[in-house]
Amino acid sequence: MAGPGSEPGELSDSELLLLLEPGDQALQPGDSGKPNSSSDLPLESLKKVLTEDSAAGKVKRKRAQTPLEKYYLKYLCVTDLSTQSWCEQQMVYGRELPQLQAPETVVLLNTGKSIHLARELEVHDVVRVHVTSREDSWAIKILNLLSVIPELQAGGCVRELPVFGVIEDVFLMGVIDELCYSAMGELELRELKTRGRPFMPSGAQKKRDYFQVCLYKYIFDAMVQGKLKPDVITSHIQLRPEQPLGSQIREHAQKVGFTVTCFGDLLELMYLNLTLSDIPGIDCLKIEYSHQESNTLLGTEVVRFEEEKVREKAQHYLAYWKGQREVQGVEIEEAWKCQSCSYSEICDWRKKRAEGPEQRSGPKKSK
DNA sequence: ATTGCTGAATGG
Repeated sequence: MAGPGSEPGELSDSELLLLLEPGDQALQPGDSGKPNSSSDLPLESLKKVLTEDSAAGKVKRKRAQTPLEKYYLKYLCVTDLSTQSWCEQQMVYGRELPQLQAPETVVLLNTGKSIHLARELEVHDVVRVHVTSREDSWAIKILNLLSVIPELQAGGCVRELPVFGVIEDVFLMGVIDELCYSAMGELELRELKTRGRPFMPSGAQKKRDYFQVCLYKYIFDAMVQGKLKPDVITSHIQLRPEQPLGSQIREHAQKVGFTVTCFGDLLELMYLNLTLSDIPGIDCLKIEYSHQESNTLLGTEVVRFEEEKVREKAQHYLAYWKGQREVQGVEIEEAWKCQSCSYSEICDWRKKRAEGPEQRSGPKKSK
């Protein structure tokens, strides 16, 4: 079928067909209704379209996109980083193909979710507030943060407390499960983890959970130390301080005791309240593991906070997001994790592993 | 960006 004119360095016609095949639904039998326009096209013109497209693509991306850019992310969640410590490759697949998650995992996660919601409702109501801008939705997070300050000062217990901060120039956001003053007067963070089976988790899971709560402390402490200046938020998230807040937001703020008109007002209030209310840093990190079905406590872990190690780990995980290194899957010793992974069948990391190390250490092919 | 971009956490 092919014409003769394939020059060296160009795609041969058979290669071209291979390239076209996967996406070319029109070639499939059964799609018979309309005339098959693409296969009627002369190959030369197809080739032209293809090469022009790829040329345009090359002109467009001068520099490879970082994952942050690729997913249009202005910030990351604390749990993005902690899931990364379980398996970075899985975390990436989870973002790209969330629908591929196994149904039994979804059930497990949803059960955990509803247990957490029930606990949150024990300490406060949840109200719906209409938002009119991106600034409005961030205003809600900040109001939720602001409203817990007096409760904490009164020695109360707060749940689902939002925290924000910057590590390695990346904006992070998270939600602390529970913050309380202990009997000894220490500020204690408690993270509840519910489990499907009635025993304590493996080391790998503990490691992930430890990292999660350490990140919360890192961010929270920086916040009460006044490191979260208003412009840190507006510049990273690209929000306008002069943006007027919607009426429902202003009403809600009034109820919590703050009079505000624009987003910047709220940022100033947040900064002042955090720094002037002399809330201490978190003294103690605890994780409680409980069994979902029987609701029994399986055990409590006290986590040691080592700032330098937390920073190093965060730096490593953030390097992926900033495009400083390629995505990584689990090391061979942790390949058991793949047994419970919804993406093991399609996993590129596993394929690479299966090819064997000698193949990967060969000369690099040009991209 | 052509245009626009996010409840976080949920568990093995």
